[in-house]
Amino acid sequence: MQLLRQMLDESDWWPGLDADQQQRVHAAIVVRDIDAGGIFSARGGLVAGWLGVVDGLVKIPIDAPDGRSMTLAGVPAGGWFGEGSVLKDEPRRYDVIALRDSRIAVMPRQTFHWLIDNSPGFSRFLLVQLNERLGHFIAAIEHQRLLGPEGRVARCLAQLFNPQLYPSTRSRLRISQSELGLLTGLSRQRVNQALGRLEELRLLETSYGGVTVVSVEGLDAFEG
DNA sequence: TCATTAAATTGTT
DNA sequence: AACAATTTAATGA
Repeated sequence: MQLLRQMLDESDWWPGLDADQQQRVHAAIVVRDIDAGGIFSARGGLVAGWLGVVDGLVKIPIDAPDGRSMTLAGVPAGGWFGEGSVLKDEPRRYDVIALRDSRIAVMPRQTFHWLIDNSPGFSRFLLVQLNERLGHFIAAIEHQRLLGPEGRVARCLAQLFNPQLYPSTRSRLRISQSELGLLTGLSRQRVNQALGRLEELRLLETSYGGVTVVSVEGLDAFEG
């Protein structure tokens, strides 16, 4: 996935817009390229709009008072996020960091609200997305302390494959083990071991530069 | 198209 | 954290 147009075509809410709406939205969106490790929008900065990952992979971390860093979410290509900050019309509370060279689409807040007012399908999409995200964070809190390394890797992958949030993610996800480490807060070596164990359980298959999910359900239900 | 080289990623200690 | 092995990407003949 490289082009904005392609990403829009794969977004669930896009086909529901008429030609004029599509043209207007497409023209309003600005695309920015971010180098690996780069910060897209600093915490407290102005919210430019709703953000979509055209290409690459980003994470949304939060710093704890004791200095440790924890990842709230990882967003693969095809995913839209940041609707919470746009809806509340407040400064974004979290940094957005590119895990590898990424291309971010910015839908201006004005356009975002215009879509809510003019497209029932878009509003419906937002409701579903917000609901999915709520479940995501509840699960994250629930599992943070309960799961071991294997479990955290499993959940992380299951989240990246959430078809509701990220519909265009295919069974094979391009993500290196070190990137998974950044998402889960584990060392690359530990991720490597965890992946090996999950592969033994036939929940996924590892390959160079990525993993192929065999059973999303199995990963999501993994406990240990 | 093929061979060579560099870079990225993985597996292991 | 460091190292070697493997895979991919890039380059040029």
